[in-house]
Amino acid sequence: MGRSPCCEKAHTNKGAWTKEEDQRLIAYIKAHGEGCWRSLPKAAGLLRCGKSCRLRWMNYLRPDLKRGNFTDGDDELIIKLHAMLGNKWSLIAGQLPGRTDNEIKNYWNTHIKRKLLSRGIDPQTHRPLSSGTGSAAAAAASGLTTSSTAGFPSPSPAPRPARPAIAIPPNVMFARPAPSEDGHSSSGGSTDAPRCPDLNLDLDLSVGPPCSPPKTPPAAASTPTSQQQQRTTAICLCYHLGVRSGEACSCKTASPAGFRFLRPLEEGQYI
DNA sequence: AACTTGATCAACCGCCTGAGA
DNA sequence: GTCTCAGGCGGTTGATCAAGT
Repeated sequence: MGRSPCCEKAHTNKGAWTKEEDQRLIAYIKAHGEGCWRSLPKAAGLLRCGKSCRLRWMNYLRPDLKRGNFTDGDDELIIKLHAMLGNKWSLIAGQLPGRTDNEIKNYWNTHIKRKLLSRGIDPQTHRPLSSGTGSAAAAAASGLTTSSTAGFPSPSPAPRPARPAIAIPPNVMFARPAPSEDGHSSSGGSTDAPRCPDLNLDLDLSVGPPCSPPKTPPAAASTPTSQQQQRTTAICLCYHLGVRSGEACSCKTASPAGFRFLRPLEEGQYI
């Protein structure tokens, strides 16, 4: 049916923001707070799309933003979070105070991808690049990713599904979404089906009860046990899912990474 | 010094979801 | 139940800068 444009494009500026525009935006938000982005540009005297204002504020002007280099610890945290969440940059950014999704996304694409490749790890699957698949490594190194690491079939590409209700059945793993055929993981990776049942991420994530993680032999990597599945289920993301003191979450303490632990939902139970 | 190539990152675009009419 | 709107997200683009030749 088509949609009206978010703003009158004929009368909006595009491209880099000027200092004056920044000052106007900052002054307006300081005075009136965030929100109502659509009407903000006019109210603030900016010839910008509301979306553009929001993006500028969120990604660059917000006072709580942390600028500067990522630490090694940040790197590792991003990698772990990406392994669990896939390209859910906003969720990942939520674990890194002062960082924006855009910044993390860029950092991933420019630094971490290469870092993982240099370690022989596929940045999309977080699994070792098999030595025999030189083409896979080459494709990955060139920015492409492959969909078929050994024993890791990818689902056929599908249009981005509707965002699932946050139901977390006991065996659902918080694993990164499997790559699509073309290797471009998208937000569509957020499926409601259990993902990567055979994926041993070996993330050393702090996981809490009910599991005390047994050291699993490497051979177990592709043959998950129910214990492993239970363990993975224990990773709690409820904080990010907006359930900060929700009934579904019984966790009391946060892990160093900020995770809490989730009681598996009963069948049909939703957060 | 001039040019080319690659890396970085701010910003845009299209799509989706949830709320409200 | 349907439609519209606003906000939000992830993917992609393009301008800019640095390094290399």
